Amino acid sequence: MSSDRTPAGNAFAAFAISVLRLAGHLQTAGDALAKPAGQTSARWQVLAAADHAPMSVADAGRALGMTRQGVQRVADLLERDGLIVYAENPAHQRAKLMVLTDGGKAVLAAIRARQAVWADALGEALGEKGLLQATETVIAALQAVEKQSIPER
Amino acid sequence: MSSDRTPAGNAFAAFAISVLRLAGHLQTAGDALAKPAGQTSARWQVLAAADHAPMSVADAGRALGMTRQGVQRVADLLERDGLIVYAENPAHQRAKLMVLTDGGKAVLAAIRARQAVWADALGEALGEKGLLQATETVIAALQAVEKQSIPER
DNA sequence: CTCATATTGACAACATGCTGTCATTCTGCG
DNA sequence: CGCAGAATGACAGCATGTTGTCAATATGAG
Repeated sequence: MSSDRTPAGNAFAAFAISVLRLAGHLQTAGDALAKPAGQTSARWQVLAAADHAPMSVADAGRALGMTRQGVQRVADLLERDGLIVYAENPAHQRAKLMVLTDGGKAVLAAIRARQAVWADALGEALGEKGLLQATETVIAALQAVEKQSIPER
Repeated sequence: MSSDRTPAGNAFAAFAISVLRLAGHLQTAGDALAKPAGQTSARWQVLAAADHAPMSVADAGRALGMTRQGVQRVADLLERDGLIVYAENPAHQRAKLMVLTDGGKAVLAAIRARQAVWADALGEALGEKGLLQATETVIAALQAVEKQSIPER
């Protein structure tokens, strides 16, 4: 059944499945954290990127590991809702900079406050030490998966 | 910046971010594993569920943590491509059972063979022990996140 | 048995993110 | 300086998965 895999292979497969399931729950939790502010995980991410420093849509895409087209769609919605404005970019005529409005800053602060309460509670429940160790393995897996190219056939 | 969070809260936040990023890469890798067989992660999951035991679309949705509507769309595509058939369900007139065809079984076996090679290589690179430990933390986080309801406001 | 309730599949609308393509704008090499 | 190539935003199309709704079918309490 689960075989013709090595023990280490089985361990990785189980790890991968649990990571995928946890990611689903984290996504749901993120949406729940953003919802009272009328936002979603995707909008929160773009807001946070633009708050960190004014940047173009393509910049944010690279920072978030998304395509610029995906960020563009979300950013246009954020602009429509008055949370960001597209500011002129002295370095590039077409690539306007996303800048948070006061409303956008307030929304982001509200989400961050809720996120802090949530993360603190879960951090306490799970324990800092185990989380740090697990994070190391997750990051190692990230790098290994990136490096491990999958053969065409 | 990253504060008004406790150290454990920061550890959880960093863990969550790395898990979400890894999940993205795992999703991409899963698609790459399924692609030579002309499939995607989503179809692979449904195929595997139906292979485990013939089940209705709603059953598969529960097993996979998805809505039955989402599974339905994928299952209809699998049927169109001849990988599954809807068999009569003696226990329920409307809820037909998904059953793999010979072609579906062959496709699933091909994907699983590729997945085994991939998982073995990553398991070896990362080490069985660390993976087992990290999996424990991930599962603990899964349960904790499920339990930790997010307040409405 | 009967009827309120739950389950199931079908259909529609939407959110998110991807790839592909195009025209416009920058950038850098010669 | 001038032009090839890269970067960017705009637009279209697709895949995945969600919520909401409806009618048909099971199920269970009385």
